[in-house]
Amino acid sequence: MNEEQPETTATILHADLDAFYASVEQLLDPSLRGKPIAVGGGVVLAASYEAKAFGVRGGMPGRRARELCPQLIFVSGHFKDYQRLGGAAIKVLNDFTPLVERISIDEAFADVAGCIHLFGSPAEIARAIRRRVRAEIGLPISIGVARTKHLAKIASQVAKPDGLVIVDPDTELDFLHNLPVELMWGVGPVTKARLAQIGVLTIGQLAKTPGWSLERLLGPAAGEKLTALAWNRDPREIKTQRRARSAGAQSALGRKPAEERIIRPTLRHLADRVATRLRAKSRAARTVTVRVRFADLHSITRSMTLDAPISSTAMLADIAEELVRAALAENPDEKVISLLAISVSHLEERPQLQLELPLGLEDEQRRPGSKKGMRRWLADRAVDLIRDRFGWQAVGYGSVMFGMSRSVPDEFRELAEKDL
DNA sequence: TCTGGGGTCCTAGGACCC
DNA sequence: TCTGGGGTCCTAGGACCC
Repeated sequence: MNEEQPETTATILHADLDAFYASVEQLLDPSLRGKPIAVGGGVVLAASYEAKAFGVRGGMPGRRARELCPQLIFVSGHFKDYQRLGGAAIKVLNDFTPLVERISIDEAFADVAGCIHLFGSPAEIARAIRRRVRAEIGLPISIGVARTKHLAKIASQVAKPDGLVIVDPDTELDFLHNLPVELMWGVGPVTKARLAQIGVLTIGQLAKTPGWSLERLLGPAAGEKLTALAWNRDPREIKTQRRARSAGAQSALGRKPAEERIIRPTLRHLADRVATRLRAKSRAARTVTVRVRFADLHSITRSMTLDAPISSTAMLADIAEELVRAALAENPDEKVISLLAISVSHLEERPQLQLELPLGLEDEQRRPGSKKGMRRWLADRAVDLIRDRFGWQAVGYGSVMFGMSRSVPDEFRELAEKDL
């Protein structure tokens, strides 16, 4: 036992359920096993490995997917089961250590340094987790084990499907440097292409590229970060819970005229979704950002930062409308829009008292002394209470509830929402 | 036949203050 | 009158991730 031992041991796990939504569907309906399936319809939300073999990918239009794979089976999602089974898998990790950082519905980091004396080496723990998730939940899960989060994440990607990769600290750079740059966290299509311009294709080549060269190519922050990651210097620790820094909602519209009758109800619906989430967590936001995407899929954003935070649906909707109106006025040639989005940031804590009692309403009044703030507060409160008892659909904005073409079910949206 | 939805972080320019 | 510098906040856009 020498002093450096703890620092040179690989104790970070990255666990990632394989083709999660599709695997759940194959679990629930055995007749789907071994077959190419896609969750969704108009758009592919997830594809099984059998479907991926044909080039089917998430986010792909259903029509395109069918072209690539004529025998593709489309299934509508069992979203409640995704929630339940994803949670169950995380719980298995939690049985070994409280140091679990959930990244999304199907993915988490864990640091097992503190529980080796109880459960054995990280490798043994990883094998036990995989066994249990398979036996108790019925799903395949891949795990990477390494000294840092970044390397553990890469290892789990390499392990897929249904595998385990343990990266020995003594040989971690040999492992890392032979891999292509796009496996790195933060290297997407654009960065990959830029790196290719200077002949950098592997992480090893990236590691040996001078800092100034990367900085010029990718900017100071990205340059420094990628160099550090390429040498497996990743300072990030496991964060068991972190709060969201922003929240938003968007709606793809197909092709719609940029007119009031489309924009108003859509923005009200989006504001309703966002503001309701804020109020449910006793939070309020100071910055409102809208995004308008045009027919050619290029988009613009407009934002406004307020002196005081807001959480009222009507207030958020009004501000969003103003921003969108101004954005459209600046682009008079754009007659067709394909998406509207609202997002809020600069989130602040709103004491529970203000949810219970209409105090501090001056914040949300443009003209102090008007009764608008009070009315809005009462209206939000009433809607929130009714939904608490009878569900989201029980009440809403009339013009919005009908005639909205939902390309994606609301339950699917909820799966992606982070805890405020 | 043009591509869903919810997030994080970075950059660059400008306003404003000291 | 012109000159310099640092820090913070806001805005718009973009890359990336699941």
